Amino acid sequence: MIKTRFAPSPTGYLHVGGLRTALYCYLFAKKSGGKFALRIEDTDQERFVPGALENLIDTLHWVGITYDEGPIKKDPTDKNSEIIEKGPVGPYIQSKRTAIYKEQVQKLIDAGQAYRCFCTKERLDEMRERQTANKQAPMYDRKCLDLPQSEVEEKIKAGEKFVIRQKIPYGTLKFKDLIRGNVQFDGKTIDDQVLIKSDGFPTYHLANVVDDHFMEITHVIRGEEWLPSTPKHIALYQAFGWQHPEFAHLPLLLNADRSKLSKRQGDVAVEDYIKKGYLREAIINFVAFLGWNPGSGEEQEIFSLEELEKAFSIDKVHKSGAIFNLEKLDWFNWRWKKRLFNAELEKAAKEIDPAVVISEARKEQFTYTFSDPENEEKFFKSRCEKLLKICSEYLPKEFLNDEKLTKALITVEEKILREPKDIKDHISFYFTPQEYSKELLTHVKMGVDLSQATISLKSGKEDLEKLSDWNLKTLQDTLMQTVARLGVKNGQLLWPLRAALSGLEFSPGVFELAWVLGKEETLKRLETAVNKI
RNA sequence: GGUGCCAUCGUCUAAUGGUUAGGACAGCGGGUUUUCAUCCCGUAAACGGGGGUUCGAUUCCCCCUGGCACUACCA
Repeated sequence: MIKTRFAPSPTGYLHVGGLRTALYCYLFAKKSGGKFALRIEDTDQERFVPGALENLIDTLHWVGITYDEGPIKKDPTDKNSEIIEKGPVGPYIQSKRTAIYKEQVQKLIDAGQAYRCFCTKERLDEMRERQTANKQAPMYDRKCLDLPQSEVEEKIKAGEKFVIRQKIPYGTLKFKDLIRGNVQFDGKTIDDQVLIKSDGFPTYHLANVVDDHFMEITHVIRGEEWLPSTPKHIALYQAFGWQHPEFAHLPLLLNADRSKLSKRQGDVAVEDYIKKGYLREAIINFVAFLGWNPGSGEEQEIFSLEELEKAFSIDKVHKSGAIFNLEKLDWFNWRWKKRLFNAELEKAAKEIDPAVVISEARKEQFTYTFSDPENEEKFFKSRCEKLLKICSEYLPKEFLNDEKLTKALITVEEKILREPKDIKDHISFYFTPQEYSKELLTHVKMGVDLSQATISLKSGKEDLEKLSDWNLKTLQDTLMQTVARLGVKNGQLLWPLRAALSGLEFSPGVFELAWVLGKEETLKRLETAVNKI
């Protein structure tokens, strides 16, 4: 039975690199029908951050990565829910396991594989300084390795602080990495690692190895920054007489300058991206493709978590680091927004009318044909409601009471999907006419000067006045007839009308504008424009 | 300094002992019954260098170079 684990230290937030590690661990376990555990590595008392664990659990829950074992919230939907532990080999929080580490490390001491070290920080600092000055690798000089037992006992009795160090064996330490193949280190180049700190807490190295062993982890999948310390872990497994798990060291996530992804150069917390409005699907999809892809010429890039579970394979994971490129994230996000919104519309359409005909007019843009105009009306309403739900919090109250709103939202659907919080900028002109200069009504490239604009505005107004059935289709037909009547290019008529109705350089098209504004307001705005010239 | 890892378009990447080295993002150009956007089409853009092995290397091996990580009583 395969079992992986994600073992973050609770630093306050979930790092996007951590998210990817968690994702790969999750996918690897899922793929093989194994188990996935969450373990909290909180052995550094100085770095305790209140609320960090809760945050971590919430974020993992939000993105949809579930685990079989580890700390969970009794009620995942409740922010303040109590944290309980799930699984047979807990506790899964290292600070609750200190007795286990002490017991295990004693075995190492008894076997001569670890020793107490009484060296002070000052001595250590001085030693390293000297070594560096002499162009030597800074390493512990094993001063306390062969301290006589009597002296050790004396020092302990005198209350001297000590740490417990691992005695790294001379000789080759090698292992096979699932991603990098055979890797080996010379034991002589590896420092005698501290296993137990003077505060009695274990270091990462000890806790990690002991826990992975007792939690029966079969595959350790973690970031590449751990590669250099893996031989220490191998040595530890050997010292304990345990079989070590398989290792897979993931390529790093990088800043634009190819250094390890860091806070200084942008947002690294998953919650930062949540706050910015990125979808979980997009974040997962993007992060999954940083350092992995399905290969074999597969060109699909949009994958849901379920699809990833099927497609994932650890031997397709890359060796070299990947730059965390926001532009691509934006693209994934956009794709997912459209996909999800379309899925919602489809569901709504089928609920209203099971016989609805849905056809893809162009990529990810569908037309819904209902047999009954009543159904069409219902669908229209439902569509507006969905849009409203996305952006209502960003709308001024007076807009909500205006009957123009539903139509207005439909005309800026794409903008809402893109950036809901900018919605006000896109529709306020419907409610409050914009101030604009008469030059806006002209367009050199389209051949619209002020006199042409006047003709266009007057003619358009004239024809629209006669129109009684005011809808998108009739508006379009009418104005295209006006174009024909005047013998001008589309833009020569349509540009000034659009500008007059919106008062903006960029806006939805004229037909939609007129449709939303209604006959009275449309004619009024055209009149205003004519008078302006 | 030491140890280790890595190396295909600007970025994410595919494929291959013989290919016009493919896709996506970003860029640029054009089109989409008016503008921005969307969408569509097109375009430019890569095998770090040197040795081998081979009939033939981007692909396999070695060296160099470059980049990165680690080098704490942090993880």
